[in-house]
Amino acid sequence: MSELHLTEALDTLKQAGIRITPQRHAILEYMIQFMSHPTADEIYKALEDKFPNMSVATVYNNLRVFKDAGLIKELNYGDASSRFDFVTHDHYHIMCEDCGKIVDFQYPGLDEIEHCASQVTGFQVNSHRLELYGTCATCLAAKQKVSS
Amino acid sequence: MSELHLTEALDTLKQAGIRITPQRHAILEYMIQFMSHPTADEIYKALEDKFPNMSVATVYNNLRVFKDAGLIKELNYGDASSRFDFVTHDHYHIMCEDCGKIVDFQYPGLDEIEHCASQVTGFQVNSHRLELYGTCATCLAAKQKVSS
DNA sequence: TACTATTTTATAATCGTTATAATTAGTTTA
DNA sequence: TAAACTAATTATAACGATTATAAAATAGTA
Repeated sequence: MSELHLTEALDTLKQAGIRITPQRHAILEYMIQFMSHPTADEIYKALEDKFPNMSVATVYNNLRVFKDAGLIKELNYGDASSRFDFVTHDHYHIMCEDCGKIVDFQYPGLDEIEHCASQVTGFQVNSHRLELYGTCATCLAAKQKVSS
Repeated sequence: MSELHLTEALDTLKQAGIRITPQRHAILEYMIQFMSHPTADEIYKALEDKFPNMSVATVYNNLRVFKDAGLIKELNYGDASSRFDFVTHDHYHIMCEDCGKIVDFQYPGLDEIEHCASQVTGFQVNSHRLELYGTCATCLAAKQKVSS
């Protein structure tokens, strides 16, 4: 099924007249395979073996290309660097403030808030972004252990 | 009423044992008076006349102090630098993707989603962040004018 | 296979933010 | 009120993420 995502993604690029280079292929493959939320640098390091000569700029450039093509989303939390998320279906993120882990979850029906905000502010609303913050089960357990 | 906010803010600092310096006073005053969502640099530039010798580091340091004290929130959108928002009551932000304007709006009752996510993910949820994106009325009008 | 525009690479530059160390200034206590 | 202590400010340099640049390489097409 990740194979399918990859094929679709490559197709999207082709449709848009964007060339498929080995680097682009590898970056997409990586993002789809791990479905994590990597930083540009993490991607860069992960592909170091395969592409010893790849430039960081290539990673950044292509992440932007993918973003413009709607294949990935850019997430920026408070910390230094942006994270990137391969777009599959609509979902939100919850992040552990202790260990930084990001978990996906779904919650349908927030279109209502877009409508509401549109009424109040006069904006034409295009999209929204929702993120939750807390402590994951693992870190919770670890804390309890320490304090007891 | 902004006077009251300032008094309260100064009081919070005093309670927390944080010194009230002229620079801190001025930064708070600025944030409360304009109730905009300035970047650190905007604050720095705005207070240049009053404090010709103030360092950028002072602005950053104090924004962090205020943030730790719960007086302000840090917002980071896709663009380069963080914006800061004086905390009054809970509200969300809607941002115009054309001109960058940020407008506040209220929408109560998103605690439900926190609860839901907690169930699904096993996280202890502390907070959430919601932002909307779109086009403000002014930019909408401008667009319509051009295309007609 | 050859062509051409796009992409990659390597490098340097930029920009926001933070660390450092010396100086200055609030606050506390005598 | 003045000395003393500690925290805050300043000036500067460093840092890290990201982007700009120009030359070299390459994907896609005729």
